[in-house]
Amino acid sequence: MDAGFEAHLRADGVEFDATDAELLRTIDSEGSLNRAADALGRSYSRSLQRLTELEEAVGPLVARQRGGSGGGGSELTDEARDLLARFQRLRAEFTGTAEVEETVLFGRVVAREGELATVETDAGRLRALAPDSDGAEAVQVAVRADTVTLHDPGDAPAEVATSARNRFEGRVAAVGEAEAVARVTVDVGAEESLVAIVTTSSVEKLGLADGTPVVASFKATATRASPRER
Amino acid sequence: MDAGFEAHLRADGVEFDATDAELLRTIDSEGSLNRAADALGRSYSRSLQRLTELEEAVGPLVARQRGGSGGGGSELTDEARDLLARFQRLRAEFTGTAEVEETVLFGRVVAREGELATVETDAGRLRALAPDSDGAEAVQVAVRADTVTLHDPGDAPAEVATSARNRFEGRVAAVGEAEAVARVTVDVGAEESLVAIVTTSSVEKLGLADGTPVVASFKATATRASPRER
DNA sequence: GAGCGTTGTTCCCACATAGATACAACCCCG
DNA sequence: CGGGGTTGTATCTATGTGGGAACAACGCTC
Repeated sequence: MDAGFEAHLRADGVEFDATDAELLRTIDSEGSLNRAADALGRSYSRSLQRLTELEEAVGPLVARQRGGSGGGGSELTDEARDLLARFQRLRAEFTGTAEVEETVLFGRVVAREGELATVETDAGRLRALAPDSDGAEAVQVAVRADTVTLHDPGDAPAEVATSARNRFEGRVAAVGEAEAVARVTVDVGAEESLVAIVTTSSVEKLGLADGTPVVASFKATATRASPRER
Repeated sequence: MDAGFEAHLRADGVEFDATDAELLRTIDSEGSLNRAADALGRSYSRSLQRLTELEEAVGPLVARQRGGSGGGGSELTDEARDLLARFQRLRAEFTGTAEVEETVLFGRVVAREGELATVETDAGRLRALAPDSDGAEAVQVAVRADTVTLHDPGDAPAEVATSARNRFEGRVAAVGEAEAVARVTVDVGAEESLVAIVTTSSVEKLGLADGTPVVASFKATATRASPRER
């Protein structure tokens, strides 16, 4: 059971999605909307219709010429390339959040200041963004493994000297190394242990192994609380 | 033009999405599939059909009783509540990535080790995950503003003592404070300045103002490179 | 000027999704 | 023992999305 998504960029009511990006990219490589459509196994009429819908919303995307050498052809505008680049970044970020592991902590909101909440969990207090959980007391806090930074306790920054508001002391419980990225679980004295994804070079530099004392920190603005079901 | 998404959890070919979550939640509050369906303005037949599809894939979600006091009724199983909780966390994370600002840096891959790439940008070298940009030299790197941690330069951790591989020295260019969260732009000597989202209490503690020297750091595993269009 | 392969336009059809309706089965309760 | 409101089941219909085909318009090239 794994997470998935469909990303889109919305402008003026229409949503530019992955199939639209595919269409634009294929027009770019084929040089014509006609060839792009049947390279993708789509109908020409639908492809043109979709393209004009998009252009009505976001402006010119494809410079189309009918007639001329070879009968004509189509070429992407600079705006189309920018759009594709932005969509690709969006996709990359989404796949990251879809695939990254997270540690889930359950707790209660004890204070709230704007969309920033202070949550009491069995691992201790932490601060997290709680945008839509308005008024909910019982919350679940998800800590993305790629947002957790590990520090050498001897050289960890003082609490006032960094903008990482959440800080837990603990010991390494396990290190699982892959090619360039390692999964480190840190026992922070709670039922659930904190998972951090770090580079293998960080594992070396910090000398991480089972039992190594570490300080784990993560930013409040990178942590999200949502209402707990039931 | 803003980013959007449709999240889902896939199991055994079927995708549990937002409308499914809405259905389950309404069954929970209404006590019956029948009332849930027309509270949502959906047809009963389709709702039941969808529910059985989901249950074939993920197991029992709703304990349904036909006949009995009040004619019967339906109740969520614990598995359904877990599923809802997980979906809500997923949604929260996705909305975070959809809404967060990011700094885009363009550069070239100069080294690669597994999915970890070293990228040369005009702001300097940085390390980022580059999963799908296989072999691409020209890349764009997106740095999420909520993953950037700011440090007091006098008390910034030594480079070897933290797992945050990317570190830039700079000066605060602007501070925009909202209710509990502030947007800090940091000039790191590049064309594009780095944007960080931090809490307003961090702004106070670090004494951030225009011109304040800071160290900005972010993890390689929280940064993603994708191929550059063209 | 004819040929050619485009873009643009129009109309029809296939298919999947979901609403509408009818009806059987069920079982507590008064 | 019947009423009531539910869960199941079957069938028909509306609707939206996209494919297919036909044809006009276009402009470079030979």
